[in-house]
Amino acid sequence: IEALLRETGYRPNGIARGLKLRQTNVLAVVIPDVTNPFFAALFRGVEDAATPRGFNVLLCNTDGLPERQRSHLLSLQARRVDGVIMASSFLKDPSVHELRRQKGPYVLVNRFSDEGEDPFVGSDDLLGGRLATEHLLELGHTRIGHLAGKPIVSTGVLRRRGYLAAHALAGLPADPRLVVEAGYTEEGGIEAARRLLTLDDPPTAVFAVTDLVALGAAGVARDLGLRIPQDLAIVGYNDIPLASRVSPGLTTMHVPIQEFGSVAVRLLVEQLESDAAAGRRVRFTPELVVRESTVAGAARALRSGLPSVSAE
Amino acid sequence: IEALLRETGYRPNGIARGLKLRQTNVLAVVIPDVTNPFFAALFRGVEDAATPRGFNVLLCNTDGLPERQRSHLLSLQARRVDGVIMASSFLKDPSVHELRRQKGPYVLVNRFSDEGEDPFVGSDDLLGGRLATEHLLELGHTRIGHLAGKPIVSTGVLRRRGYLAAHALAGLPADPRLVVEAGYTEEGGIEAARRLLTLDDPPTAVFAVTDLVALGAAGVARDLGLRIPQDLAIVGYNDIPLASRVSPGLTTMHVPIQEFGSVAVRLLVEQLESDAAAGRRVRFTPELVVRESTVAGAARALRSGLPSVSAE
DNA sequence: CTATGCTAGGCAATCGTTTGTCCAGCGAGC
DNA sequence: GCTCGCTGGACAAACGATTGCCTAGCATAG
Repeated sequence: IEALLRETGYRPNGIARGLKLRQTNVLAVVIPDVTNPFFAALFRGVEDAATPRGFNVLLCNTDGLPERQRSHLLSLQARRVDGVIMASSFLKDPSVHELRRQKGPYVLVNRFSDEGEDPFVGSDDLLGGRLATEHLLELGHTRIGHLAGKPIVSTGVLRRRGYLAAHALAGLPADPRLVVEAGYTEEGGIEAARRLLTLDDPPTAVFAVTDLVALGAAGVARDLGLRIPQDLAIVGYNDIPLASRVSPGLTTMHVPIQEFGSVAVRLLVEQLESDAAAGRRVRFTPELVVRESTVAGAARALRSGLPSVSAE
Repeated sequence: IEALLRETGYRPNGIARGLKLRQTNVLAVVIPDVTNPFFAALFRGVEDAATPRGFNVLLCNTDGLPERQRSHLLSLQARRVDGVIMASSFLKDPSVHELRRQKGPYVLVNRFSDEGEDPFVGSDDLLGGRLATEHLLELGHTRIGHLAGKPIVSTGVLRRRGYLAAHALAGLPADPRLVVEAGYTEEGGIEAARRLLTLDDPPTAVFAVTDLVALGAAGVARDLGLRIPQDLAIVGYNDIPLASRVSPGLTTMHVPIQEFGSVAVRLLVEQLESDAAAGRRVRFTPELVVRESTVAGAARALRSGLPSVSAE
C-alpha cells in the first residue's frame, strides 16, 4: 500500500491542503533590492529561520517604489501568504496601512512606520547615530558632516537625530549646511558627498547614514585628492561585508543583519501560533567597529580571514 | 454591486484559484547563496522578468548541499510551483533527475548537468576559460596558474578545459602542479592561492574560476608582498559588481548575469504556454574586461560612475 | 450468550474558485 | 404573431485535501 505511494511518487498537493487548512506555509520578504548586500544578508537570516520550520519564502524587490510595494502586497494577499516581512517601509506608509488592514501577521524590519505600534525588529538608530558621531567628536573633529537618509524613512530621521544629539551633548553647534540628503544608495552618496565636500568650509569628518553611502563618499573624497582618514574621516552604518574589505576599511556601526531576519521569522511564527497578535518590538543596540576610515592605525581587516563582521 | 466588492476589500483567493486552474503563478529560484553577489544579480534578473508576467518567485538557498537541494525541490513540488530555475546543479546531479521526473518545467542556469539535454542558459565557459588564459599568454606570461572549480560542476570543468586549450593552442605545456582546486568561495580562493603561491616555482599569473576566488587570491598575494599585476596578474570570471570597485580593479570575463535570469524566465514561460517542452539551450559568449589586475595602465574603474559593468 | 463500549474505516461536507450546462427571457425575422 | 436563436444568469460539479460523523465490527465484561 505504502509501496504504491512510493512508486507513483505521490506528493500531497500542498495547494489543496492550503485551501482547506487556510495556511500556505509561505512567508514573503519585501525589500528594496537584493543586490544590496544588506538586504541579501537579511534574506538569508529569514530563510535560514523559515526553512527548518517548514516555510518557503517569497522575495519581492520594490526598488523603493511605493507603487511596486503596493502591487506586491496586493499580490501577496491574494496568494494568502502566511506572513510578510517588510524592510522597505516609510514613516507614513499607505502600504503599512494595507498591511495592518489585512488580517495576516507581518513584521517591519530595519525601518518602521511611526503611525502605530507595528511589530518591529531593527537597531536603535537614534543611539547608533549618536555613537557614530561621538566617535568622530572624540577624535577631535569639530566640523562633522552628515550624509543623511530621506526624512520619510525612520532610519534616516533617527540617525540624523542621533547626529544632532551628539552635537548637543558635546555642546557643539551643528552647522545645518553640513547635513546633506543622500538617500541610501551609492549614487546618492556620491552626489551628496560632492556637494558637501566642495563647500567653502568643508567638514573634516562625515557620518553617512549607510555603508553604501559612505563608500560613495569615500570615492568622491579620493577623486578630490583627500586622504582618508587624515583629511576626511568617514563613518558608515550597518557593517555590510563590503565595509571590512575595502581599503581603507570602513568604520561603521555593526548591526546583526542576519539576526534581524531570524528574529522577524520568530515574531511571525509567534503571531501565527498564538493568534494573540503579540506586537512585539525588538531593537538591537548597534556597536561601533573602528577601522582605518577614521583612525589610521586601526587594525586592518584581516585579508586572510573572511570579513567575519563582528571580529574586530 | 462592484462598490460592495471594493468596500469589503474582496480579493480573489489565489489558492482556490490555483487548485482549480492547476497553476500557482509562482516560480522558484534555487541557488547556493544570495549573499553571493552573482546570485543576487541573477535573482534580480529573474524577478524583474517574472513580476510583469504575474509571477511571484520563491528563493531557496542550498549552500551547495545536495541534501538541502533535494529537500527544497521536494517542497517546491508539493507546492506545485509553476517552474523551477536552478543555478546550483552538479554534473551528475540526482536533483536534476528529480527535476526531469517531475513533469513541471525547469531551467538550469550557469551550471548544467551533463546527462541529458536540459533547458539551459549560461555562458560559454570553455571559450571563456580559453579567452581569459589567452589574455595572460598575450601579456607574455608562461607560468600561469589556475584556481579551479570543483570537477563536479560544469563551470569548473569547462573553464579548466579552456585554460588547458589555450595552453595547447599556444604550444605551451601546462604544468599540472599549477592547477589547484579552489571551489567557488572566497575562503576557497584564499586557501588554494596560499598553496599555489608558495610553490618553489610559483606562477606569475593566475586565472581564477570565479571573481570571488580571484579576490581571495588577490588578498593572499598582497599578504605575501606580491604586487599586482607586476608580480602576479589575476583574471577572474563573471564580472560581479565588486570586481570593478576593488583596487586594483579585477580583470575578468564579463557575463550578463541579470540577463541569465530574465532569459531563464522566458524559457520557462515558453514551456508553460506551449507545453511543447522546448528544451532550448542558450549560451552567451563572455567578454574579456581588462582592468588593473592584469595590466597596470588599464583605465581605472570610474570612481564617480557606478560600476556599470560593461562600461569598460 | 448478550450487551455495551471502543476503535477503525468509510463517507460526506467543506474550503473558494472556475467552468460548463441548462433554462429562461428577449429580440428579431419570417 | 409565432418560432428560432442568442444571450445572460443561475446552478452544480470539480479541483484535492482535511475533518467530523456515522456505522460496523470486534473485544471484553457481566
